[in-house]
Amino acid sequence: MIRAIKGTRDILPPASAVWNEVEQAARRVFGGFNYQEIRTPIFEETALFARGVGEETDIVSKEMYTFEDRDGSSLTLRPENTASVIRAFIEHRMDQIPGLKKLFYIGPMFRRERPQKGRYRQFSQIGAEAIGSDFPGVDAEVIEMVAALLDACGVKGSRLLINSVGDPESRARYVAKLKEDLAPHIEALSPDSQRRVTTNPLRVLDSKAEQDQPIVEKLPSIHDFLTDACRDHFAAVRRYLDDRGIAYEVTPRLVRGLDYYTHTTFEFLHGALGAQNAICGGGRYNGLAESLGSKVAAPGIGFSIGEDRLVMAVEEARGGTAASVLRLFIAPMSDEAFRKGAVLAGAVRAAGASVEVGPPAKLKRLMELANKAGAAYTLLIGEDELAKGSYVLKAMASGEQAHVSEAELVERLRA
RNA sequence: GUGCCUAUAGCUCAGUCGGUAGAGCGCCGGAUUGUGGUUCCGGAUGUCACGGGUUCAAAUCCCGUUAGGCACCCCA
Repeated sequence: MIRAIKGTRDILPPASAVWNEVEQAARRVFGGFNYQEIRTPIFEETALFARGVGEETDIVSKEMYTFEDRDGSSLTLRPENTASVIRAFIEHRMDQIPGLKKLFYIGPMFRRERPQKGRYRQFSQIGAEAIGSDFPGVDAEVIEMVAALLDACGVKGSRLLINSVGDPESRARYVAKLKEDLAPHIEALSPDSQRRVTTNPLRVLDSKAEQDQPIVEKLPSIHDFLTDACRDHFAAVRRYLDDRGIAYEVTPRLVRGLDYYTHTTFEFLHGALGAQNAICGGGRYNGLAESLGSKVAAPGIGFSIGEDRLVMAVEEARGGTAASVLRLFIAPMSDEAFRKGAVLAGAVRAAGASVEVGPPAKLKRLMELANKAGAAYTLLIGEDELAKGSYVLKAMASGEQAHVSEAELVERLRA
């Protein structure tokens, strides 16, 4: 038997309805913030991600689906979408369009990791990018938009973590200091953290290893290394969040895995997602466009929501799946009745209701089908009904029946 | 890449000391010739993941493989 590839999965009904609701909510909420959709290809030149995300990141160094095209060029299934959006921004000279460019996307991403709860090799992200401003008010609005979407989806109890990782110079000084402070304790660190000291010292900060905690606690905060400008930016973001009544936790140890982040970084956490509890991650990336070859500065900020995880949180919040949406099942007792039923179905659908027309069959069988389909109403069409042009409409929950004409039928089922 | 757990009907699972396959739900038919759900009666399901070993005998014990899950790493 051929099965879905490891780390991929089929989204079947009724779960697929939840995905649609989440995506519709995103389009509605983002539209309210004046964001417009961008659709970029799901594969790109490998160099885009290597340069954009960072050669040394785990994503690029070991998680990408990279393959050689027939002409020998190296292509990669996108592991994230920010680099692609910035590429499109540069390619189409969107800097020439007046104002702040506010773009959102919904689509699949690919990373070759070991699957676990909330993590898949093909997963979907809902994200947005605001490009063309380094005004901290944009940072706050972007974060507000995520909070608004979670709210629209009925997801309660998420936590917002924010931090500033400063500009590249501040961060370089901080990383150097971390290496210096960690060097004497290298033997006492966990094996993972020993490796991090050389690969990515910032990662030591959020180590889960018990033995690392005494050492981590004594490390300086990145906030001590921020320039005045960085500090001002971060203070402004917090002030603008306060204005909006958005609760947050300043977390100096919050570091993000992608190289391009500057200044603001943030994360939304949610319980009941398993160990992978981050439902959204984001941050500012003022230098990304230039590192991808833009001749003009294009400071931006964005986020991506793990749609798989958001759907999990929504399902958890509801505690169940949605009920059937079928309004009417038409039960024809003959071929002639079936032909009439199909015509009636068209009229009811035009009024906005969902209709299923059963095959010609015995009434008992049709009633069983109507019940299994979860129909709110069933319309009986037999010899008598055809002769009179008056049909039996039965409300399935109460069992009540009434004789209705075509016009009455349409009116009673109008959505 | 590393560790732990799991694999029996469409689904959720039971299967004792090794003795040759079970339940609930679902599905199909009937009780009911134009009335579903509830109830009652009847029925169909299976390479016990795959391969090997031990044994008179393996779903059960042992080894290997594959697949899945969870956790680490990392991240959404």
